[in-house]
Amino acid sequence: MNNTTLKEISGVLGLSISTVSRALKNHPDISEKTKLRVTELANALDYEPNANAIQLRTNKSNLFGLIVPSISNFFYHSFIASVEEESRRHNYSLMILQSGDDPLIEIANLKLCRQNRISGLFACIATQTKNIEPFLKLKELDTPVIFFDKVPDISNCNKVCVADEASATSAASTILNKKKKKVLALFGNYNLSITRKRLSAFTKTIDNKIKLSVQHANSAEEAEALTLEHLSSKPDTVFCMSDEILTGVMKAIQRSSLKVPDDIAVIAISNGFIPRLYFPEITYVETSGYKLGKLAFTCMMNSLAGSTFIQELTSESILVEGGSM
Amino acid sequence: MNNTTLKEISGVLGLSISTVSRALKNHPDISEKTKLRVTELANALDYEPNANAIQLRTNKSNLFGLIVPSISNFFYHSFIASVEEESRRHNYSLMILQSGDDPLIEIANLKLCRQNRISGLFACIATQTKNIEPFLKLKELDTPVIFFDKVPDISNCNKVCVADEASATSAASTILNKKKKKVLALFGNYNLSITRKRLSAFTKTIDNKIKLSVQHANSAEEAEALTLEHLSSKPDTVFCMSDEILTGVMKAIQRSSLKVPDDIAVIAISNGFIPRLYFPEITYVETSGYKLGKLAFTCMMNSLAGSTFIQELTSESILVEGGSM
DNA sequence: AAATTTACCGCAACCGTTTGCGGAAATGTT
DNA sequence: AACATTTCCGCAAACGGTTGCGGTAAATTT
Repeated sequence: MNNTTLKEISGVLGLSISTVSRALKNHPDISEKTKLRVTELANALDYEPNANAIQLRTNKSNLFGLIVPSISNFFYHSFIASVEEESRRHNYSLMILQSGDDPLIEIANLKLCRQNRISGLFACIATQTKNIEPFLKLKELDTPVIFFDKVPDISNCNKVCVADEASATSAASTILNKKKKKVLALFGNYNLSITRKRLSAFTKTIDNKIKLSVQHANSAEEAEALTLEHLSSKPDTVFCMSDEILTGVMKAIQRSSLKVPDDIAVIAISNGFIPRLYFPEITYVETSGYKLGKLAFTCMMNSLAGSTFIQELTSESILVEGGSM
Repeated sequence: MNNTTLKEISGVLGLSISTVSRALKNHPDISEKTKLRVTELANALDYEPNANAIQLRTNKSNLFGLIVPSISNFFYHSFIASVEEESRRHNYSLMILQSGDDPLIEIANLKLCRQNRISGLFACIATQTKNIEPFLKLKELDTPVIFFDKVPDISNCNKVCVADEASATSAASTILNKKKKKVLALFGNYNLSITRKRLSAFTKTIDNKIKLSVQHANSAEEAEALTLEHLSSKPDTVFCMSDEILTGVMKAIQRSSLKVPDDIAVIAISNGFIPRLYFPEITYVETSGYKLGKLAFTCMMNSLAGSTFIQELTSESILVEGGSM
């Protein structure tokens, strides 16, 4: 069976297509009687307008694109959930594409976005993406692009990011406030700008006031191994730059049968899911993908409303106290 | 700036629109010389065909819909990642919609799918969804619907599910094999068919051979509370029907300072992420969202290829031994 | 050189909507 | 009763492509 069209409805009712169209949109030109006849038949036939035709005609797609390295990620999936929610509330659909952190797939995804004439794009660029020309092309076509999390270095684009410096600073000062004396700090890959930002803010705040050992881990496993290794020097606190690091650290602590927070304190930067998995819950500085999503969406709506104002937004970072400090 | 159209290209080159269209599609009617002129200009102008126009004309959308209660879920996001991957590989786009487990939003999402004339739908229905008429309407319109995970009770539809019975049976026999004597088994909401299936298979396998206490929890918090409550009766094993339950149980165990597996053994049904967070890692029966996604996609392609064969597929379930038993 | 075939391209209809404009019938005004 | 309004609706073009069919000029065959 085929989808009902205006033509079919008009045929049955002996009306013109335009009259049916107007009736369904409650146009004042159409009499109430006719409107009733039309809407009733439309309902009976389960009429749903063809979005493609509308988009073609109106040149307005009501479709957002979202490109992300991977959906399966603590941070991203809450970001996505958030954007999807808002999109629906505003009558937009969302086309979600994964780049697999591969610049080539990223290009292919952008192509898809352009072919579908998206109204706007949320993009988290792949780690090795150097050429952002394809993204800028969208801007030329008056399609707003909101970069999030991993953003390009150029200045004339909208970006929303978690507050890397602020969150690391907040974690560091919490450690100082709690009168801790010896910190093991685990960071991710040094090549990532997010790592460098958090690291510099963290060390700057600690400022040699207490003992600090900085380590870099590329995975949860590495974090676990490093923690086990450095636990022998008896730190009183472990700081984890990310959720992935945290999971490795917690495994090491459980393996060593250490009690949190009596034997050792733990603090992390996280979106909040992982820290709540443990008892006591881990104290963390929140970098909410959910909130960042809302922020990104607001930024998008502003751009669509015609604001050419370039925004570089960061979500606020707040300390959530668990029982781990 | 506007997107380039065939008309613009044809205007510049002094050709007709149809010639340009054919040239770009490498149609034999067009001379090599003309093809070259056209493709060169198209590249220079960054031409991307308007998907809406194509879909309107060809009545073929190359778009899949996917409706899920929430993206932010261990299981679903790996399922989604998997389906997205396959879709892209087969030149389909994917529109992902969250229902928030709300039947009303579900209806709205289905409407969106229909308006966008999706080529097929992957659907995990909301917990309280009773009326699946709107889903069947899609089938009437010759749009394949593949239900996954939470599937309706009716028979004439394609379903892919994790092997509920098999996984629960596997967990139960593992418990028996390990000579455990007293099991606390935590299940989810009884109204869910997934719960009932797992429960019946589990109890059937345990078969009163050892002591068994069955409890139902609607959330991680409830699971934690229930576990704490029943820990006093000294079970030697806790079985967790799902990841959510598992997180609650583990918190209770950590809170009680019990040692896994010496004081108490733990086994779960899971896709594997959460169990690996703890030390020792939790033994679990794997229900992979990733694999299920591949399965669902295959089923979709079969349906699109014209197969009216109704399939009820289940992904295999394998035991992954951690150190918790 | 005439007839036939081949190569290449354009015309026009169509997909399902929206919308400016014009027109007939009904109603209201003198 | 003649005119001016208002009410209600249809015509047709447009959005950006695809595609069957037909036509002309060149190439080939007789």
